[in-house]
Amino acid sequence: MRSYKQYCSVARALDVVGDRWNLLIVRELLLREPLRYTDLQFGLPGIATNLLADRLRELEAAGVVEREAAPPPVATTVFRLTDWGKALRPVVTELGAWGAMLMAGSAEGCEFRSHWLTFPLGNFFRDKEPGSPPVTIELRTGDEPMLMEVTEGAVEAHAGRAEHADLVLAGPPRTVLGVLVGAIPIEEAGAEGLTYEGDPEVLGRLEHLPVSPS
Amino acid sequence: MRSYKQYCSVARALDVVGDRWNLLIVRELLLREPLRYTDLQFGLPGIATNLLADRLRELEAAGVVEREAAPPPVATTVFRLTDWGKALRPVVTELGAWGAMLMAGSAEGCEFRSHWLTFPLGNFFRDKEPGSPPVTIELRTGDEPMLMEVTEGAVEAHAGRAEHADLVLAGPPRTVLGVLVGAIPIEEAGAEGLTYEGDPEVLGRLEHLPVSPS
DNA sequence: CAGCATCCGCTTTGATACTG
DNA sequence: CAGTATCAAAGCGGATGCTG
Repeated sequence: MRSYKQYCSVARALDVVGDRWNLLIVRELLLREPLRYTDLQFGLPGIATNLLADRLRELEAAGVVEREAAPPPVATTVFRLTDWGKALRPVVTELGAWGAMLMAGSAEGCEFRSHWLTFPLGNFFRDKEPGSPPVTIELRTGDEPMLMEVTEGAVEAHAGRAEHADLVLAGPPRTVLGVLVGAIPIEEAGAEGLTYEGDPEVLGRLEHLPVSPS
Repeated sequence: MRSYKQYCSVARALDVVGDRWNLLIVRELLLREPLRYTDLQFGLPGIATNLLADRLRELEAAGVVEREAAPPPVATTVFRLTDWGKALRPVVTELGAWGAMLMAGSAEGCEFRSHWLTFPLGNFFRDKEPGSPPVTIELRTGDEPMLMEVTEGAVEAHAGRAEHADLVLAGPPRTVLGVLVGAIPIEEAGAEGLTYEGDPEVLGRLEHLPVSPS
């Protein structure tokens, strides 16, 4: 990207990460460091391969990303964020919070990856009953199952499958998310493709933090 | 901008504000609402006039910006942020914080506007001695004088000139900023174009919050 | 003058094909 | 797996012209 040539920290930040795709590359690395080139491609559907290569070079030159030759037996290059790159987490988090209300719109024609959920699930949910025993919710939507662990006031999300989940939600991403935030009552969600097993009452444990406008 | 077509709140946010210039337009409106078209042009040196018109239309259509016909005697259109647009403040603030360390680089060939300072001055400084009487610092750099009011633990910055400032700093933006953050001792700053009147001791009142890597 | 619209050359992006 | 190479299309920047 051409520099804005403004002596302003916002403009200078955008000189580095304001280019198309750059903040999404950072999102991927924040979620699942370290990543191989092909993992990045999978998490960034729509990016042209030459662009990904260009961007990684630029971000490396700027000191946001590091390239590392992974030792055998893997024997491949992996990409990580530098410390400065990791400091972009609040930027990506705030952008995600601001864009949260856009998730209510249609997901028609959009790609989806399960691991994108770790950001919103971990940041914008709380456990309403910190004293109660932990609860596990398994989400089956997208390319891999995800787990939400509701424990001691907080919510943690990561990829994985549970031995015994208290609730399993399966269906299209928009419906699963709608049920979690309480926008779609679980009894009515069947019409939008949701199926579930387990105890729907555990959804009462989730508190969804307000989204903008704040 | 083309949509990323990803069902992810970060990607959807960037579909709206990820275009070149968009977040800088938001920066201007966060700093000095409401603004006329020509005021925006002045605060966004380098933008092509057709692009500014395009972007304002797009941001208006997306619900980020509002256009208002100002009543006589002004009789012109002014632009504001909607409530949702104002909710971008944390995004711009975090970007500015992340880019802060880039301000140490050369300002050669860069444009500068005094009001851009209100963001960093207000957000990344604190008053070290909340109990002491208020202190006023006048900054003469860029297109208009700015005032820093150091009061009761906080720092406020805005355009203006003081009746009687405790300290007046004049010089190139990079030098003035360097002196404020403590990177350049005020005695050595003369070599970089700084002149001052008043009591340099008041700089001791300023605490500069740490910048990334955090 | 404020607030654009048009035109034009250049750069960036996207899609696909190909390579060590 | 981790990229290059190629090329068409879209976006951007700069200049200029129009309209109330």
